[in-house]
Amino acid sequence: MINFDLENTLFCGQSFCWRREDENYVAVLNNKVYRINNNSDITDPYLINYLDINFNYKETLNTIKEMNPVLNQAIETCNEIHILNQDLWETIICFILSQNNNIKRIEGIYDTLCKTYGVEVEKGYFTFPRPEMMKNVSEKELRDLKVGFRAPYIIDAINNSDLLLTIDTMEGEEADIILQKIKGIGPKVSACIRLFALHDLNVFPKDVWVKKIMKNVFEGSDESIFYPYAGLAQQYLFHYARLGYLDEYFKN
DNA sequence: CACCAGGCCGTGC
DNA sequence: GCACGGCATGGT
Repeated sequence: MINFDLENTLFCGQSFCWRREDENYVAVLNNKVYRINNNSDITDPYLINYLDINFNYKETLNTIKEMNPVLNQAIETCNEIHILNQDLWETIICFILSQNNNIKRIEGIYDTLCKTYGVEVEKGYFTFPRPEMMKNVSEKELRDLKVGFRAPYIIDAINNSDLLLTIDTMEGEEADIILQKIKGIGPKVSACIRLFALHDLNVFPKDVWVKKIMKNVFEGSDESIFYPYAGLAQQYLFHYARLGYLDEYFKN
């Protein structure tokens, strides 16, 4: 049995690989097709790590609830959201794709990349392509797949994939330095990669939603009010706002 | 038609 | 250092 909020965890904007299929959630991870639902027993070691099963979210959430009433409401409404341990390369490409884009279209491009360059591990189910599988891809080819102006950014990431994948053991801002050498990776994309792949729960990605939240709800304070779990707090606020619960604050 | 979406780059000051 | 326009595409 799943004892946290699987729906909100998989569809709060941190990952782009999960789809609904009958009563299951489905994704291709670790070269396998995973199908899970709220009644699943998670015993697969990859999934235990991916879903961050062993971290004590209940205690942590009880702590950060005290920080602020709006954050408290977000946690009460969204229940227990886990920050996933996602594949580094996949996360890099997905969040390069995310810039000036929307989640539905990011998911569409994700599927296209898998279908075009990935490996079919089960009929109709493709892996997300490793950098080696995209070594000879041209910018025009990517533009034909509708990635738009992000095409050269992806090429740059592919060409520097050896360097990029060395950051998986790095602490904090070291990783930022390397990541932001890539064209198309700035502070926000870099923060998402650190939060969703390197699991730094204190980094605070500032997208258009979070900027709006900080300005209108927290009246210009910065993320230090959520330390040392700013990233986790951020994910609740982002999702809560996108669900429409903060609309009254945004009426100006 | 306009404006927006999990931004960033290049240019100009 | 900061402000600004441009950027591909699809949705509202």
